[in-house]
Amino acid sequence: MVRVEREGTDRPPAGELTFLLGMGFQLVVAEFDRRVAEAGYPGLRPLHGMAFQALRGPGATSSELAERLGVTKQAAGQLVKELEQRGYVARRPHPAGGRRRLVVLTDSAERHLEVAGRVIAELEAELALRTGQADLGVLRAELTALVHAMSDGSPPPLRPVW
Amino acid sequence: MVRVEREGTDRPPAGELTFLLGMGFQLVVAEFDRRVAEAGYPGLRPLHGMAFQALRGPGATSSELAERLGVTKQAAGQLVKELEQRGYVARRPHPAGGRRRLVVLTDSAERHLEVAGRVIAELEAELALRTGQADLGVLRAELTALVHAMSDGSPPPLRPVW
DNA sequence: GGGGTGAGTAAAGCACCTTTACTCGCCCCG
DNA sequence: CGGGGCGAGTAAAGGTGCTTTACTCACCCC
Repeated sequence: MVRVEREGTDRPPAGELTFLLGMGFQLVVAEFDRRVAEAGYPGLRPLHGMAFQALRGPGATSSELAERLGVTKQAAGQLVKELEQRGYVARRPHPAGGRRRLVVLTDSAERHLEVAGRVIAELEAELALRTGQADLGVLRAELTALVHAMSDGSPPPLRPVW
Repeated sequence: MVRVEREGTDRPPAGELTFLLGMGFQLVVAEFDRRVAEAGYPGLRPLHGMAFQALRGPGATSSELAERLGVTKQAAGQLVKELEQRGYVARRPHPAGGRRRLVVLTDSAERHLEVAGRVIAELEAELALRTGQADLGVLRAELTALVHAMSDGSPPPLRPVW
């Protein structure tokens, strides 16, 4: 990592793309998590939200969830057990049989998805205002190009970073 | 979190700013770490590079390092002990006396900083090419505005995210 | 010279994940 | 129709990296 030359009144590195990405992501995620917790979901971390996303619609088996989250199936199974105890998912017999169990979202989890969606939309709208952009379309487009350039093909599962 | 409407051949969410930030950061950091390891520094995680950054120049005490990294002083002390054993930092008596010990970088760490700086510059140059941008100035500017809008004042320490 | 302050250290605890090793339902081929 | 084996799921132990709690000790300062 390299510290770039100072420019004007810039205090910290503040020119390094990698640092900027990290700080931006961290700030946005932290604020998102804070607001979701405040809206009635304390103790639900972003990873839980990712799991809800992965289980939307028809649901999935624990192993499918593991693959989508990029963790081992044991970790996914533990996550499912915890979410089941808290009433966010239910396990039903899988139509394909075998040892499979289908994990589906409860209404409670669906409500959380709605709240989280509203929170993140509000947050991004505020950011658009504060940065003076009409929307954040330019940033989105640039980031999309970046992600596409680095992962050409399928984007990676979103996991905790270092 | 909300899944956005499909557009063309887009497969995943791919419109959510938060997701894009996370994926971008994760991809860049992972590739950076991979290349640095390949360049002769296996087992040095990005956090170690952050510590080197924080210790550049006059060095710092363990407690100062802890504050800059956003961890407890115990965690920083443990990190220093590990880096000392591996020859990347040295501990010298602190001019201000007291129980303080000044942690400074060795030549080995300075060389790592040079390598890491070169690696990240190359990586960003390749990204600029692949995304078709002359440089990534637009993205940098947008991200700088975003970070500034969310942290007005001092940027946060860069820590593992969720 | 005795208490306060703050750096550093030690030990235990904890969150979260992986690795290793198994159980067991079903397919399928002989 | 029976047994091998594939793959989902589970169980238990291990490991990493951090925090919390609790202390030691050097110096300042009245």
